[in-house]
Amino acid sequence: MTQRRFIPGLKDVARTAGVSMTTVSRYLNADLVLPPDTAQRVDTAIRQLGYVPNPHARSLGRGRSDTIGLVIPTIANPFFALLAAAVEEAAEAKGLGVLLNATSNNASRELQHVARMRRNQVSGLLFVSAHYHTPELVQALNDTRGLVLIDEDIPGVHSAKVLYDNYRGGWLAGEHFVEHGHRRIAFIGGPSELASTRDRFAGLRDAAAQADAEVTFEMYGAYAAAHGEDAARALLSLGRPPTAVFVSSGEIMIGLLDALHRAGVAVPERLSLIVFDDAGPLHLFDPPLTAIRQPIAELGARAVELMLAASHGDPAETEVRLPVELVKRASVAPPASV
Amino acid sequence: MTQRRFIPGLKDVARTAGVSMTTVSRYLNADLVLPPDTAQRVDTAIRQLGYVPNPHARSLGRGRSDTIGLVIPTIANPFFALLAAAVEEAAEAKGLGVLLNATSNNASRELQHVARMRRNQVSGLLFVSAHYHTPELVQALNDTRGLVLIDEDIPGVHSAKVLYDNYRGGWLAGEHFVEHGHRRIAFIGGPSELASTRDRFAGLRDAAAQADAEVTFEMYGAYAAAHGEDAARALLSLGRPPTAVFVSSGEIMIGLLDALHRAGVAVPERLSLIVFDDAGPLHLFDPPLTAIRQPIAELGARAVELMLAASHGDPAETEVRLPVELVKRASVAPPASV
DNA sequence: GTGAAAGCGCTAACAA
DNA sequence: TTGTTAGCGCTTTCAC
Repeated sequence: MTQRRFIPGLKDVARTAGVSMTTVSRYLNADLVLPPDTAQRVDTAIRQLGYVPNPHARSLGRGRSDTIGLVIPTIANPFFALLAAAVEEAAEAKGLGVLLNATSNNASRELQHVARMRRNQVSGLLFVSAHYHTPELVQALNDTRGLVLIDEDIPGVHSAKVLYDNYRGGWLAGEHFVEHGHRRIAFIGGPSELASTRDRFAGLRDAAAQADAEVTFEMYGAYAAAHGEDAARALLSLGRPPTAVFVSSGEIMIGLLDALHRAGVAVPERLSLIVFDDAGPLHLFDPPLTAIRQPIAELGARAVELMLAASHGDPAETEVRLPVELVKRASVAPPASV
Repeated sequence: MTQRRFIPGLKDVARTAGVSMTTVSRYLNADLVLPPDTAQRVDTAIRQLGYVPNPHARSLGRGRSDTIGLVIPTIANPFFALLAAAVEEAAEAKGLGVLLNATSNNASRELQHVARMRRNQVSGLLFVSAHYHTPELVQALNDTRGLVLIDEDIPGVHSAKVLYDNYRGGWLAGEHFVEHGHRRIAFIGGPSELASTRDRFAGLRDAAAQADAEVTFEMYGAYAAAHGEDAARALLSLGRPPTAVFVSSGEIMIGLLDALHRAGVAVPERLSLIVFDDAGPLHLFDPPLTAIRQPIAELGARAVELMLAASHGDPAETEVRLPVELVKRASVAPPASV
């Protein structure tokens, strides 16, 4: 019953194969090319014994782990889920594990995770945060090796960054609205202090201005459905409401659309809609939602790539801007009044 | 420039605080209650030095890590994303990290992940797999301490399990269809060899039988949109098609609904629909989808709980069956012919 | 190409 | 209560 399992270690493999630990270790780490017969013996010993390296010992010895940390607000959001999937895949391909950390955009948890990672825990840190950032966080991030900022820039942090072309996203939305004849456009944004929010707004505004249209209503808030519901209420209570709305995220859009449905507002007949972020089955929505699509898989893949470069000593302060595109579906139509 | 950073260790803290390493170590692990002044000195030293424990050394020393492994098919699916979120949250609350592994339901990757975990890597393993299982996998899982099977049972594996009441889910769907007057019902299932698939079917069939209705069409396949599209094609080519369809997962449903839309089939007028799995914003779909809801957050939380119990030596072969419920929306209506 | 031995930073007997 | 010390299993100089 109390059968104490024998766990083979490197030295067991070495003894069985008739070589030293060093040889086995270096062979396993491809530090060394072994004569065919020696290699053979080692391989056999490993198989016979069922040897599996102990990752902790390995990590302790070399001072880093083959794991990367992924810090995101929440995995429950399709955008981040897709991002995590891409990161996981890219990491797996490089033989790296992914340590997942959800922060709920909570500053102290972010700080805590970064601190833990920073030590030795991971060989790289992929960080996404969508709120105002304290100097402490900025400081901690700047002290972190192998850091890559994803999706949202953080002013003052000097690291590799993989971001989207938010301005262009706003512009595409504005252009599309304008082409359909809209003149009064609303912007329902995320937190107003974020660069991404401002960029999306700026793109929208500039595209509108090109065609004598304008953004007549702006509202900012958290990336949450509740914010979308609030926005819907505000929008509907306006004396002269806009005819088109650009929503800055999927979460917000869900709340907004929900409230619009409940209020019996016809989309796109009475209100046209474009959402930034094409995660989730938006094509099955009522109506199918026109969206700004971000290449999420590429975001994750590039991030892992840059992380590897950054942790390999390359102090590249690279900033990558990924392009976005407009996916036309059925939530935009000419305004009723035209 | 080449500033070599001094990294404080436990012994630095000990020296600074004027105590021994043991004292600090045990204090930090709450193994020990220190006199207020001593505790004070230690705390101060830690803060001054900016000491952060090295988790690798810790793990190596104690033979286990404060990390749990989560092995799922893919994080890109909302169901698993929500599950991962729940697990992450529960783990975080217990001070545990989550190591994420996506397998794409690939047997060899599953085996590989389990092997790595098994060694020492994690203190518990949460495992989800939705396909036929090889004896090797079953063997490996049975050799794993702190294992909890989630969502899908694997015959022959003796461990704690947290599953849903799939039969009841099928029954609720069947009952709902029957109440609306449906007599010919279709079942679009996942892989036919899975217990969950069979249970959902059995529930549906039995509920139908109670009311002189029957399941006139069955089709099985992967949990993928493509399977749903195939199913839609098959359904539409039937001479005397069913009037209601119970779909076994969200992924399948997405493909099915997409194909149905393209074919111009009115839902629910011509075909009523219920989907097992209420992840994602199904209430915004066209039409809002009636669904069997599974308590995903509870699934994750219970799994972590059981894992902790299992790894604390408690060889509990507990099996938890979580209840499901019917969420009525607008995708079920009486059949046209009635 | 190969081996001996000194750590990596912490935990946990075992003493004191 | 507190300190001493021997590992945990692997990596990595540095000789041979």
